[in-house]
Amino acid sequence: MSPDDKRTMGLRERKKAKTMAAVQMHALRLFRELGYNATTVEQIAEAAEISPSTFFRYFSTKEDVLLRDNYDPVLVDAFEAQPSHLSPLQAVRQAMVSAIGDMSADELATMRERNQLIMTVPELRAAALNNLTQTMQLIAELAAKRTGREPDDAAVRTFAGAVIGVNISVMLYYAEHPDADFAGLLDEALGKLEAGLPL
Amino acid sequence: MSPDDKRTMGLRERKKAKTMAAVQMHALRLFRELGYNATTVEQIAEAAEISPSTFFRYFSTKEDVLLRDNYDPVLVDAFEAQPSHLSPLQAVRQAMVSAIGDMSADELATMRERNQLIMTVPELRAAALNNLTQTMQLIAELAAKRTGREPDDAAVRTFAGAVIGVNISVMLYYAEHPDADFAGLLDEALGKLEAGLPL
DNA sequence: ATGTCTTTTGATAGTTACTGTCAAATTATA
DNA sequence: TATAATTTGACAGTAACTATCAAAAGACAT
Repeated sequence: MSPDDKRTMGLRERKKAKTMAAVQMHALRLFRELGYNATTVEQIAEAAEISPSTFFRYFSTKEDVLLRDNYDPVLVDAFEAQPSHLSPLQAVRQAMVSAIGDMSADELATMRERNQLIMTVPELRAAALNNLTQTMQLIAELAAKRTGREPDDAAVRTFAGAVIGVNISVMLYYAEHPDADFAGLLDEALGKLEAGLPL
Repeated sequence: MSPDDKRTMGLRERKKAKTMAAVQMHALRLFRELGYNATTVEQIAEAAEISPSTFFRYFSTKEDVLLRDNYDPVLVDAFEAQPSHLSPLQAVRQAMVSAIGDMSADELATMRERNQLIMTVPELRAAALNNLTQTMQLIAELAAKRTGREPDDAAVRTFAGAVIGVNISVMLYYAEHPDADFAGLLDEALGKLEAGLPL
C-alpha cells in the first residue's frame, strides 16, 4: 500500500515523470534560444507534444517549469549526516558544500545555467527568492531540532535568515561570474558568517 | 535648470504626486476590503478616477502600487548619520532602528498593514523580496564606502546578504505577529548577528 | 487672453498567462 | 474483456499588461 515503490511504480507514474522531465528540458532549451519572456507556454507545450492545459497541470506557473527542483530533501539528508559535534552553522555549511560536491558535472552545468537565467530575469528571480523562504523555514527546523529549540525561537529564525541571505548574495554573484566555483564561493561566504562577518 | 525644486515644482508635478498617492490609497483600501487577488486594476483605476492605461503609466505592475516606497534613501541618510566609530553592522542596526523610530504612528500602522499583505500574498512577497536585492546592493555600497573596500568584495557582499536575510526573517515573523514591536524585533535580530549568531 | 508647443491622458485593440469545465482517451483493475 | 478511475485536450473565459494614437490639459511666449 505504500504509494511510491511498486517496483518501478506503475506505468502511469513513470509516464508522468518522463513527460515532466521532457517539458522541463524543452522549456530550458527554448528559454536559452528565445529568451524567457519571448517563449510562450504554448510553444513549450507544442515542443513537448502536450496541450497547454496539460502544461498547467504539471506546472502551476510558467516560472515553475524552471524553478521546480528537489534540493531541499538533499539538503536535509546532508545536514542530518553531519557529525553532531558541529555547530548548526558549521553543519549547514558542510551540508551545502558536500551536497554540491555530490552533483555530477551535468547537474552542475544545468544548475549554473538555471542560476544565470533565474537571477537575470526579474520574474524568475522573484519567484526563486520566494521559494527560498520555504528553504529558510526548513533550515530553521533543522537548526531547531539540532539545538533542542523551537523553530520560531528568535535565535533560530535569525540564524536561518542569515544563512539564506548569504546564499542569495552568493547566487547573485555567481550569476555574474559563472566561471567561479559555486561551492567554493558558498563555503567562503558561510565561513565569513561563521567568523562573525569580519570587515 | 534644476529639475526638482522650482518652488513647489509646478502644477503638473504636484498633480502627479497627488494622483499617485490617491491611487495607492484606494488600492490599499480595496486590497483590504476585497483581498489582493480579487481586486482588479480596473477597480483601482475606477476608484481613483483614472483610466487603466494611466494606472500602468504610474505603476509598472499591480504589485508596484503597493510595493513602491522610498525607504532606501531614508536608510542611506540614517546610515551615514551614524558615528564613524561604529562597525558597519552596528551602523546598519542603529540606522534601521532609528529610521523606524522616526516614523509617525500613521506611517507605522500603514507599514504593518502593508507588511502583512506583502508577506501573506505570494505574488507580493516574491516581488518584495526581489526589490530587497536592490537594498542589499545598497547596503553593500554603504558598507564598502565605510570600510574602504569595493562593493563586490566577498566580505562586503556576504555582510549585505546576511543583513538582508535577517531582515526577511523579521518581516516574516512580524507578519504573523503584528502586535510585536517591529523595531524591537529587528534590533534584537541584528544584535544576534552582531553577537555571532549564538545558538 | 491667445496661440503654440509639450506633456499627459484615455480609448481601443491585442497578447499571454492562467482557470474552469466537460467529454474523449488512456490506464488500472476485476 | 468489461468496468472504474485517472489523465488529457478542447473550449471558453478572465485579467494583467503592451502598443498606438488622437484628444485634453498644462506650460510658455507674445
